[in-house]
Amino acid sequence: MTAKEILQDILQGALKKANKKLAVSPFPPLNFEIPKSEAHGDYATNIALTLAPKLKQPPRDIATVIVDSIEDQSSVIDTVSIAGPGFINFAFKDSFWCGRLREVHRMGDAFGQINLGSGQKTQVEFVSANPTGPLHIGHGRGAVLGDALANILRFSGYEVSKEYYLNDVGNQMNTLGRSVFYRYKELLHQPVDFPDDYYQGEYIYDIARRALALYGDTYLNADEEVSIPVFGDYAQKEILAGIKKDLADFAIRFDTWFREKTLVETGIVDSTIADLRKNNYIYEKDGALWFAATRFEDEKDRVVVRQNGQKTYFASDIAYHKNKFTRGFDRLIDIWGADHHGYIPRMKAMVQALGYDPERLRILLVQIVSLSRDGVPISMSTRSGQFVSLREVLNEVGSDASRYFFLMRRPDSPFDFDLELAKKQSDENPVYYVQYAHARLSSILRVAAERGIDISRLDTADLDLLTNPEEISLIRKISHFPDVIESCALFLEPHRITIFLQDLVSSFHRYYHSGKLDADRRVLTDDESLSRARLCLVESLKITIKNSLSLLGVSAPESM
RNA sequence: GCGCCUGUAGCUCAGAUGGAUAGAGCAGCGGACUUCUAAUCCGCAGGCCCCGUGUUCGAAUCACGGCAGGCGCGCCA
Repeated sequence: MTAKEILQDILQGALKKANKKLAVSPFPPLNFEIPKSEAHGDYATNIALTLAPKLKQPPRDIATVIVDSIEDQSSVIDTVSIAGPGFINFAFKDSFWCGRLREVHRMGDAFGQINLGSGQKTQVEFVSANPTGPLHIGHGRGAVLGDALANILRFSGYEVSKEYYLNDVGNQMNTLGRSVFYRYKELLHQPVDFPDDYYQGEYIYDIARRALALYGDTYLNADEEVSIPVFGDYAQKEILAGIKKDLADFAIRFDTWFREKTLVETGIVDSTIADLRKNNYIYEKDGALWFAATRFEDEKDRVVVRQNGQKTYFASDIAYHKNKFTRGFDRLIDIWGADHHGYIPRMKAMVQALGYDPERLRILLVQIVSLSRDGVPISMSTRSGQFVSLREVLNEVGSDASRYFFLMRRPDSPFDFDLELAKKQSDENPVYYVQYAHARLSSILRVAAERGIDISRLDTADLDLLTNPEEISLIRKISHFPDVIESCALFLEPHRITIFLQDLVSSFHRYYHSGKLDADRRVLTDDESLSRARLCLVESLKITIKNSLSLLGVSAPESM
């Protein structure tokens, strides 16, 4: 039970009792917020304010009735006050907070876990970049968001699966094969006319060189019908290996790599189309097959099979999402680049046509990352081959810093990533601020052990010795961690963790520094029981930071 | 033209489903370590929350109308 839940229980009881007088039905939901100012207590509720219009009574009067009904049986509340227009502010006793600290310490790696999801099966599909070229920086943002979000949901009690959808069929695979084959011919000094709509990137030459080393000139004069697929398959394999390597170095692992090919080959795409056709959601017009998206919220009907008989990617998407549901996922989260936002209505329509509640599919858009170097914008396009790869960013900036950088921002907000700036500021990157705190905490524990203090069972320390306001304030902040996780999971916004971390860590650095000015305020003092109590706080801080960073996929170093 | 996203300090961005005095980092200026890590801390300065109207006890947050930037609007992916 979190501190907030404990308070919720107490207040629910009070509201039930108070409602005998107030007689409100239905009762509005009870919300707690953490006040900006600590002077306003630990938690506050505006319940009296929301009730006022219904009851046509002054909010402060209603608040009084509620407050009078509060029964604090286990005696954890220090003060309850009615403030401002009618807020009810609560503050727990210091002894309560000290008890929470013991809880935190005992929970360790599990601290922060909640049961919001109660085992609901959720799939997060992200990155899903086409295997036609290396990942670029924009993929990186989606990758980090999806990974962190999946971690958070798992921590919140959902059963989560991370999935990468691989578009390994269709025209682009053919184009890829051609692109590599042409470069291969070029390397063998055959004149080629390399079309503009082939993949232009330098990486195509790299693959062609490796293909040349492997095959020699075997395919130089072979029939293109034979050679193109060979080069296509080879290129795809190479590129996919590169993508996997990039992701691995970015601390991202997928549970499932789902190939579009499996949908096509097992006939699921055809059978899904046939089913929808039976229900008249798909019809024929102008020699093509159309999905009747306008029967839902979309503005146009959408082609699923073209006049030339080729299926569109949307056809596969339908089959793929049906497949996801039949695999038993309660909830699907797709993460896309914002440039695909126009596809959302047809996706929602498709889910409905398949007979599922559209609410079960959430599509999160991550805004485009624009890149610049020394303030000069870099235009990017996979086709033209002009882009900054995720690999380059990883090599220049590093995984921890890049991940944290991405995760500090709301997915909705556009992000201008200046490579030179990111490098230049790498010393001052906020991620080091947080990691440094973790290293500092680790160092204190090391020194304590060196001085012969038993740090193995700090949860048995006499925590009532923690009486400095800064210490209680730190415990309070630590205790908010589960609330932060809850809001991240509810809003699907991992960046809230970085904001929490910044605040928590800043308080710790200040607390630590006060020990430099005043020896009595150091963690390690002459008084061993006091030291052990403070060490319990230190270790709990360390646990909280480590759990946070681990959800973000950022390392928590023992020393720096 | 229509749709989606964004607009908050010089810069990069937070702001808890409408709450109390709008915050942080960077950049700028001035300070702080003999002892647990100075990748740290403290102070100063910096604001028409894009504009307007509305909704109500209360708006950076919600609604409507503008303005500016980004991205979409294919039988491409």
